[in-house]
Amino acid sequence: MSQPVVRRLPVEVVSSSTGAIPATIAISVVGKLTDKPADAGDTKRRILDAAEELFMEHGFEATSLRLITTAAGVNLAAANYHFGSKEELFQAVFTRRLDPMNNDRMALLAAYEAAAGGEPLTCERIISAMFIPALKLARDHEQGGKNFLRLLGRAYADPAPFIREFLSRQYAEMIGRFRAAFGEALPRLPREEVSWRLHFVMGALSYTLAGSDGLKLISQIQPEDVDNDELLLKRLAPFLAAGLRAPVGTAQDQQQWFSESD
Amino acid sequence: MSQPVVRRLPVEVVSSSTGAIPATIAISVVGKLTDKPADAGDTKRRILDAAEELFMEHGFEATSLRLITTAAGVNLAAANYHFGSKEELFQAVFTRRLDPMNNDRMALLAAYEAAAGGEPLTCERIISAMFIPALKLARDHEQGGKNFLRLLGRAYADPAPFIREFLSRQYAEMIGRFRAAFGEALPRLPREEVSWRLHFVMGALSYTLAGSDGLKLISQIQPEDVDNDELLLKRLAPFLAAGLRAPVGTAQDQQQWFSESD
DNA sequence: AAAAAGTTCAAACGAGTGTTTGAAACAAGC
DNA sequence: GCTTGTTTCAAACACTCGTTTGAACTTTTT
Repeated sequence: MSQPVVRRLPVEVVSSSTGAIPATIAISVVGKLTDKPADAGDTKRRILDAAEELFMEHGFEATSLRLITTAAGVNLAAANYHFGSKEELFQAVFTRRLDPMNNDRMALLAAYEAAAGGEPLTCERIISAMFIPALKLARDHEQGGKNFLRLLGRAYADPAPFIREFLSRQYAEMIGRFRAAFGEALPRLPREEVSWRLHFVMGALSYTLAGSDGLKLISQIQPEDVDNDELLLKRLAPFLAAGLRAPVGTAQDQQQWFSESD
Repeated sequence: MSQPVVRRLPVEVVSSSTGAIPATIAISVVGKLTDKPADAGDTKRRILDAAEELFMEHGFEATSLRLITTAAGVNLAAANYHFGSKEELFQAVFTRRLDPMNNDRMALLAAYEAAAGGEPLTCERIISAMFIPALKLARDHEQGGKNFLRLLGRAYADPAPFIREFLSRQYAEMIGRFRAAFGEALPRLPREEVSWRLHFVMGALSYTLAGSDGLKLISQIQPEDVDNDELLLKRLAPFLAAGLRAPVGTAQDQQQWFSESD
């Protein structure tokens, strides 16, 4: 490949201690991930960026370390040197963005609760505390953030045990806080039903963020709306809020629903 | 492994043309999939059964043909001989059960519409036309059916292009029929909104059927309920029906929801 | 009974995998 | 300047992967 065109310049000139971010950074921003080395010292970040995109695109098993390191323009061994193993690299991709996002979610929920002064929050308010940090992530890092949300949605459905256990740990605290909030917002709903509906909400959110391209086309959704995460979540939120407030189906209701006879 | 303990008996004795199913079959029913050869002629079915379970458990990429054929008690080359390639085997696992299920769904919807005699159906009726065939599948083949539903839910989120294109083709007709039905059931809802909400319904259904074990535990759901698909869908259906009937969020609503200020 | 078609088998093929290694290149401390 | 400690590099290691092959076996047809 055309990888090591200019491997390493004599950099004595640039060694001025705390330098303003050098030109190499700008180059690495302009060029796509699949391009040249650019060697700005931040090999770890380059690997994480490439891994984020490629794991999203092909999944964990189908993405090789050679593919990642080539796309990042670094040596193959760098991945194991910096992260230890492929699994640890995968987890590092998540913790980099998932931890801040979930902390944002809990902080926003706490701010809403403080502002409400003891009054229970509305479902819409709680849902927005889950969505806004995701939206922020989707917008902040213009490309990387969106990729990460799609990766996250897909990881939810991944059967690999280490992925499931890892996500469970990452989400445990946040889920607990939001279940409590929904429980107070819906005092007449049995606690068990609250757990189920929170599960449905998380599922719909992650599934929607995963962006199943092909199935969207089938649903006759406008192509220009497919990648508009803000619009997407604004359509999903009313749907979920109404579902959360739905009356619990009685035994007779269910009997009626599921009887095949008219 | 303990695979070929007795490879092939001198079978001249048994060559009595159409033999009653030999004892080896009984063994293969008693023993789990991971057991002995049993060679009952139905190599294809044995491979499909093992593939269904293992694809569900480990995903497409992480499941090797050697794992499948060993579990099925057949020779490695049998997979390629009967199905051509690993991808075609994967698709065969789906078509075996997905085609009948989707046909059942459309037939049930048509029966409901005929019984209603021109009147539009309720959302609950349409949802039950989607759910009942899935429930039937979960119950009919006691183990295989449930495995397949979980496999299906996970395949929805798989990034592999050939899986996405395959599922798009499999679902195209059914989705079209149900979108039309929901459009008539919700005449005041804009058509574009109907498409989105159908997308949400499909997502919630497949995600729920995928059964994300670890995350369920986090949600504090009773362990004995986790594998009860009937109970699960009876909780999901009211949630979705209410979401489908939710009023479309106005611009002001959304502004209010997503403003961080109180 | 002979021939044809269908199926199973052990063995191998070439390619790709995650990971390790030891030397080379670099940066920082004294 | 020399010596640490860190990072990069090409090459290799030990495997596993999906697929193919050609001979042996079974079943069906003639």
